[in-house]
Amino acid sequence: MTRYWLMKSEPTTFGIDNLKAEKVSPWDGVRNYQARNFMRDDMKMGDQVLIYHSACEEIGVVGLGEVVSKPYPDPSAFNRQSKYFDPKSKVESPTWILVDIQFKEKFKKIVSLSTIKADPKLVGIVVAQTGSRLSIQPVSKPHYTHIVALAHGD
DNA sequence: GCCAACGTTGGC
DNA sequence: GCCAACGTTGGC
Repeated sequence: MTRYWLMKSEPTTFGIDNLKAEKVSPWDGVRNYQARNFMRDDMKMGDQVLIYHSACEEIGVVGLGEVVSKPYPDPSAFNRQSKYFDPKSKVESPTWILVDIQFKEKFKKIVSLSTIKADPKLVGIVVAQTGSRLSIQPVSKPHYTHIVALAHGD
């Protein structure tokens, strides 16, 4: 069964344009257990992803991606040079797990957070809840479908 | 830059 | 295991 997700990124660090350029990218640097658990336990190849930009000028859903790998250890946790290096994560018992995300589409017009919050069809979506800092969130199929329709419509 | 919300750490 | 202190996220 295909599931639907929202994954946050900061365009100053790694945004939709970086993903488009790389085509497929390991979603590294996630250092939150709940977000990790979604990648490790719940994501399956073929799952569909809303790519979201935060901490920037235009906040909102900016495009689409797809899960294209099984979960595997986040290599950046073992890399002393990486800002995501975590000395507690051992190669033999990795703490941090990720999946590869493939670029699918960049929206011509973003679906902004304010649009999402104002849309009665999107009531209850996690990203619109105050204090929702989780960088990976499950999205219901109707919400996913509606956001894609908003991006492709008007 | 502010600050509310939230996760993590560490003393006890 | 509690909880205060601290750090981070992220919208505004």
